[in-house]
Amino acid sequence: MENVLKRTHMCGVLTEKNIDESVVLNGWIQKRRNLGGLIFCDLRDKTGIVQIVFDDTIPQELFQQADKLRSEYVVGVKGVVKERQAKNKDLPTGDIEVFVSELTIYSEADTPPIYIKDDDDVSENLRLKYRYLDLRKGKMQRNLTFRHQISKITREYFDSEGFTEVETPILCKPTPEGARDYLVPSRVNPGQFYALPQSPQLFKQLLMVSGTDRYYQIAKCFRDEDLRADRQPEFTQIDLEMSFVDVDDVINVQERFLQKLFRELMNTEIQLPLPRYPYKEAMERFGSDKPDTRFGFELKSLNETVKDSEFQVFANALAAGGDVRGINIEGGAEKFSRKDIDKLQDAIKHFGAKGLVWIKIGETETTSSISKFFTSEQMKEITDIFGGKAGDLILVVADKAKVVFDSLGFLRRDIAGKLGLLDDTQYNLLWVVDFPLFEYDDETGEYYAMHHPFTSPRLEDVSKLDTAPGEVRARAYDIVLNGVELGGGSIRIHDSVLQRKMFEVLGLSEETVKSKFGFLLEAFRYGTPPHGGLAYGLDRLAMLLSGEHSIREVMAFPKNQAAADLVSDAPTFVPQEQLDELSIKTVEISDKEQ
RNA sequence: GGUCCGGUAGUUCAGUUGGUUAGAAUGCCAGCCUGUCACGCUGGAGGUCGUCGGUUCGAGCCCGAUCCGGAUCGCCA
Repeated sequence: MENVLKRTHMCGVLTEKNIDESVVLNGWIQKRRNLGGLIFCDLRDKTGIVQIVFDDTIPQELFQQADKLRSEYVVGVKGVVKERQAKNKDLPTGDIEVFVSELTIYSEADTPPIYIKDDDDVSENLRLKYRYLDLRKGKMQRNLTFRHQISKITREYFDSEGFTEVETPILCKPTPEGARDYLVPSRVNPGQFYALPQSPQLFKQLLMVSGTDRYYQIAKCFRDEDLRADRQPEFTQIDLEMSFVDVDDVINVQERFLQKLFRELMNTEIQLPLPRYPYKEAMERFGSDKPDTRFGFELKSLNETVKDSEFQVFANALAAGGDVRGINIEGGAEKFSRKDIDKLQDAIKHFGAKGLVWIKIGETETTSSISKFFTSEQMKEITDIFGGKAGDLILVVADKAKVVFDSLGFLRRDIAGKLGLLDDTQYNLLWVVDFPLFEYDDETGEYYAMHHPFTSPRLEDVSKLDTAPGEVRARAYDIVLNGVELGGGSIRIHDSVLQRKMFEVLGLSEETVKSKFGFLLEAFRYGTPPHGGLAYGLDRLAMLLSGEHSIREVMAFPKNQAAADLVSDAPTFVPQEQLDELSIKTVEISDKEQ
C-alpha cells in the first residue's frame, strides 16, 4: 500500500509566513471545485481548511488523479505554499494556497449522508447516527477541545490546591431512593445486582474518613431517568470533597477555581466574592432557587396590600396560607396582547396555577383583569408596590407559595427570553445558600432530605429539628450561572448523634438505615473529620461556556431522547445463553401489553 | 406515563376542496469550463409519500390502528 506522507503542518495554521515553503498536509477533501484546466480543493483537518491547487504545470497523470477527488476522500499532499491571486477574507488561511506536486489518496469515501458543515440543518438523529461524520465539523472539534480545556484546567487547579484525584468504583451498591439506578447483573452471584453510580457521594465521604483530606475526580455518573436537552443518562461531574472545612472554605476554593476557568477560557475576569443569596431571598425575589440575575422583573409580595380584599381568588389564597405575588414587566403593556397573556396563563397551569391576573398601566387609565374588584386608589396602591409606570405590565399569581414561586419564576425567565433580554455574553455567577434541610411532602405528610440525609443543618438551627423541621436550614450551597445550576454541595454530618437525629426526623428505622448506609455509618465510628464538598455538572459547564443550548453538543457520543446510542445501536437484545449465564429469566414481551 | 407537534428524493422541505406522470432547493452522476472558494453552464439519475387497514370511481391528502422521531410536563434525593 501507499506510504503515509510525513506531515509538516496542520491545514488551519498556514499563513503568508509560510510562503514558498514546501509543505506536506494530510486531511479530508472538504470540497472540490473543478474549473476545467484548474482544480481547487479545500483540504480539512481538525485545525481548519486550506485551499490546494492543481493546475496545468503538473503532470497530466497527477491532474487526472485530482479530478477523481470527491468530498471526504482522505489524502496526503506535498506542495509549495504560494500567495493567492484572489484572497478569501472569510478563511483564516485565505491569503495563501498550496500548489500540489504530489498526491496520495489514502481512502475514498461514499457520499456522506450529512454535510460536514457547521450550519447544516440536518435532523439530530441523523447527526447522532453518523456522529463520526458530525464530529468532523469544525464546531464539534472546537467543542471537544473546549471541553478538554475545562478538564485540563480542573486538574491543574485542584492539583495546585492539594487535591488528590481518586477513581471510585463504577460497580456499586444499588440505592433505591433518588434517581433510578442502572443495574448490572452479577454472574458470580446469581440473582444479585450492582448499580452504576449516580454520583461518587458515599465513596468520597469514605475517602475523607481515610484521611485523603482533599479529593477530586472527573467522574462518570449514571441515572436511569427521562432525557432532556440538558440531561443525559450518563454524564460527567467534577466531584470533590474536603476535610476540616466549613461552608466558607469550600466556597472560597471554588470561587478561585471558577475565576481561573473564566480567566483562561472566557477571557473574563470574575469579581470575587460572588454574590450569595439565601434560599429564602432567592425564592422571594426571583421565584427560583437558581435565579437568573441578568435582568430585573423581581417578585413583589402583595400579601399586605390585598389582605382585606374581597376578590375571592386573593382572599382564598391568603386564607389557605398561600401568597399573592407578582412581577412588573417594564414597558410590557404594549408588547403583550390579551392573547399573549392567555398563552402565558396556559403555560403556568403546568405549575398548578389556576389563573393569571394582569394589570396594564396606561398613560391615562389602568386596565386590568381585576379592575372591577378594586377602586382606582387600591389599584394605584398595588402598582406602586412594583414602582409601576405608564406602559408597564404587571402579572400577579395567587396560590400556594410553591405554585406562586414556580409560576412567576417561569414567567420572569420566559418573558425575558421573549423580549431578548438574555445576554449570552454576560456571566452572572452566584451562590444560593441556606437551603431548607427538609422538604415537606403534602401527600404523605412526611419530610424528605432536600439534598441527601448526610447534609448538615446549620448548627444554630439544630434545636428546631424536633419542633420545626421545616425551618431548619442546611449547610448546603448551589453554584448558579445565568439561571442554570452548575453544581451543588454541602457540609456533611460527621457527628453520629446528630446523624441519628436526622434519620429519626426522616422517619427512617434503624434497620432501614443499617441496610442502606450501614457501611458509611460504621466507617464514621472510627474517627471522622468534619468535611464537605461539591459537584459540578461538567457537561452543563461546557455547554454554557461554549454557548451551546444542548449538552449533546459538548459530548462526543451522546444518547438520543430514548437513551439509545444510534452509532452502535445500544441498547440491544442479547442471546439467551448470555442471559442464562447471568441467571436472568427471559420475559416474553408481548406485542399487546395489557 | 400525560399533552402537543411531526414522518414525502441522500438531505432540508413544499404539495391547493381528494383528481393526469408527486415538485423545489441542495447533494449525487456525466459533459463543458484556468482563479474558484455556496464556482458557473448544460443534461441525467434518484420516491414502498413510516407501516397496516378503511372510506372512495380515485388517497401523499380523509378516517382508524400502529411504529418511529421531536418538544414539554411528570420524573431527575
